[in-house]
Order: sequence, then C-alpha cells, then structure tokens
Amino acid sequence: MRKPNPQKLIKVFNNWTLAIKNVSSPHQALVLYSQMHRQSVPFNSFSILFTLKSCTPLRNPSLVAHLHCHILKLGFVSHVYVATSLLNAYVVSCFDDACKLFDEIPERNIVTWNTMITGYSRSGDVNKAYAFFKAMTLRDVASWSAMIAAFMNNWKWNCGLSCFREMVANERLKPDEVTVGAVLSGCAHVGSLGLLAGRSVHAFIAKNGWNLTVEIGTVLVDMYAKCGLLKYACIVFNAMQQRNVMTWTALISGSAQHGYSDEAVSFFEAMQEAGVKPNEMTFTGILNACARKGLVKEGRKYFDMIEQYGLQTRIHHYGCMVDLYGKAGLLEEAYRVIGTMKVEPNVVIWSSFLSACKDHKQFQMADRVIKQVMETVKPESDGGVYSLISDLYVLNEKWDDAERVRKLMVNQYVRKTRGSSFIRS
DNA sequence: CGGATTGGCG
Repeated sequence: MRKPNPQKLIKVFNNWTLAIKNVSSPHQALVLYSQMHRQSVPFNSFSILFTLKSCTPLRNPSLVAHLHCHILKLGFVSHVYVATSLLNAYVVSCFDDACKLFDEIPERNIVTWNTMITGYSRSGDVNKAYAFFKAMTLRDVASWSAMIAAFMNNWKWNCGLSCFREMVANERLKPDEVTVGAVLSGCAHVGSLGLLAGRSVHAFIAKNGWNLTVEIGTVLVDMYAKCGLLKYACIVFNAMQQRNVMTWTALISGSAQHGYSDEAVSFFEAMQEAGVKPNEMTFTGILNACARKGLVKEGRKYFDMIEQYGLQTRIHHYGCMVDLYGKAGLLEEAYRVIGTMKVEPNVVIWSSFLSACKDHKQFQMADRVIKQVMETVKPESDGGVYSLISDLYVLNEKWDDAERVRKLMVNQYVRKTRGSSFIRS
C-alpha cells in the first residue's frame, strides 16, 4: 500500500482547500486540517466542508464533536452549507446529537431538512420523517427521494410507492435516477411482495425513454433477481451497455437466494471471464448458492479465492461455509471452520451449526459447542438458538437437560425478521 | 482565480 503524503498535495495545489478536497482518505484530510490550524492559516467554509465530508464515512461521534467545536469557535454554524454538512456527519454517527444540532442551526434550507428526513429514516422513525417532510414549505426531488427511501427502508413499501406515484402525478417534479433507485431497491428488499411495484417502476423508466445506465440497470437486475424473476433479471442484464461488480453481484446473489445455484455458479464464471473482479459481497452470494445446493467442492474453491483476490474473509463467508458443510453432513469440517475464524462466531453461525447437528443427529458434535454458545448468547437476545439446543437434548433423550434449557428461555415468542418470498423452490 | 451541503452501497 502507498503511504499517504499530504505535504505533496499542498505543493501540487498550492492551496490548502483544494489539497483537502483532493485527499484520498479522511486521515489525510485531518492531517492537513490540523496543519492549517497549527500554522494559523485562515479557514474558509470550503476547507471545513471538505474536511467534514471526508470524515463523515468514519462515523466517529467524538471526531464530529471535535470538528463541531472548531466550527463554533470560528463562527461557521451560521453558514448553511457548513451547518448542513455537520448535521449530516452527526446523522450517520450519532442521531441524538444531530437532533440537538438541528434545533441550534440558525439558518436552515431544504437540504438541511432533507438531511433530517434521512436521519429519522435511518433511526427507524418513519413517522417523524414524514412529519418533517409534511412540515416543509418547499420540497425538491431530493426531499421526495429521501421520503420514499424512508418508507422503503422501514418496510412501508406501499407508502413508498404511493409517494412515488404522487410525485409522478405532480407535473413540477421530475423523478431522477436516485428516486427510482430508492423505489426499486425498496421493492427488492421486500422480495416478491415488491414485484408488482417494481414492474410498474420499470414501465415508468421505459415509458420515459430513460437510458439503461449502470446504476438503473443494476437496481432493476437486483429487483427482478431478488423477486425471483431471474429471466427478467437476465433480460435487463443483457440489454445493459455497461456492467460493474454490483450488477454481477445482484444477479449472483439473487439467483442464490432463490435456489438457482447452478445458474449462480455459471454467472460467477462468466463474470471472471468478463474480467470483472468480485468483491466481498459477490463471494457471500456465490457461497450462499453453494451452501443451498450442497456444492461442497465449489464452495471450498470460492472460499479460498477470497484471499487470493486480496479480500477479507468476513463472518458472512464463514457462515456460508458452516452452512455448506453442515447441510452436507460434514459436521467435523463445519466445526473446523468455526475454529479457524478470525472473528468471534455470532449467533447465526451457532444456529447454523446446531441446526445441522440436529438434522444429522450428531449430538456429540453439538455437545462440543453448547457450553460455549450458552456462555456467549443470552437467552433473551436470541431464543431461537436455545430452542435448538433444547430440541437436540430431546432428540438425544436427555430430558433433564432439555427441561433446564427450556426454563432459561424467557420469551419463546421471539420475533424474527425474515425475508419474504413466495417464489421459492 | 477556484472550490459547495442533501436523496441510494446492491
């Protein structure tokens, strides 16, 4: 990896603000920012804006608070752009602080309000987001897109769709790529429930003669694939002029999700032939495909490929492997995978392993992990894994143990979020 | 001289 060199940027631009704008990491931006401070270079709104923007993805509340102090001292809170950018930084790191800041901002504009809609959306309070949306005297395309996304992300996909329809009906508003992107990713999120809506959005795109850009094409492919209409996903995919990793990943993951494992494998191979480099999510998709159909040999090959591509092996990847070996009855292998993990196993991993033990009646294998599972997973945080353990004891005719575990389960009606799909093989 | 905040990472 190349070492960042902020000094060089100053020489290149001979201008602190432009140097900050052109950094490639938040760290570089902060180095330049603190140097400006030390050398008493006067700040302007631009230098603060670029620093904020580059640090926002870090989602570090204390860093944001630190920058907030500087902004207060320099008197830039009254600058709408700076204040809004700061608000956005709080929205993604600490929403409570964002709310406090919003009340203190002396001058707000549409963008400031839009940022709050997204904030409430992210915190799961779609009603509050809608209250803000309604309270606005003027709304632009971004306001509508943010509101639609808020509905979609909070499972109010029918509200999101009627919001989109309302927008389309309004002559003065023109939905753009981001708007339909929000609608379509919402449709994809709810699976086949969103298919009808997704198709109507596709019709909208076609009717208006929009170009099938990479972004639009990818969300369409994702929507159709997640809804189980692989055929339509392929039609869109083939019609696209350009495709990127996300396009391929949408196709692969969608196929895997609906049990089209062989297709997923072919798509993965075709992607490699096309010279597109897979990312971590691509591997989650292809490993998921292998797990569903018991493609052990292929799964192992792809799993090893992750590091060959210089990517990190994430917990999802391990989860797929445990699932793959577990479903195939190779419990010893699954157990070995858990042992080699570089991160702590989570409840998903344990559930997957234990349910494989249950299916294959491998009680002694389950016994090797039960103690550890019960130590790391609290019964109130996940009842599902406790009922699995109890089931295993019952099947093994260890009635006392089964009873002991059952008593630990405080709430048997644990609500579980699950994907919805009517089209499932 | 210039250089701007928001809506979407599948």
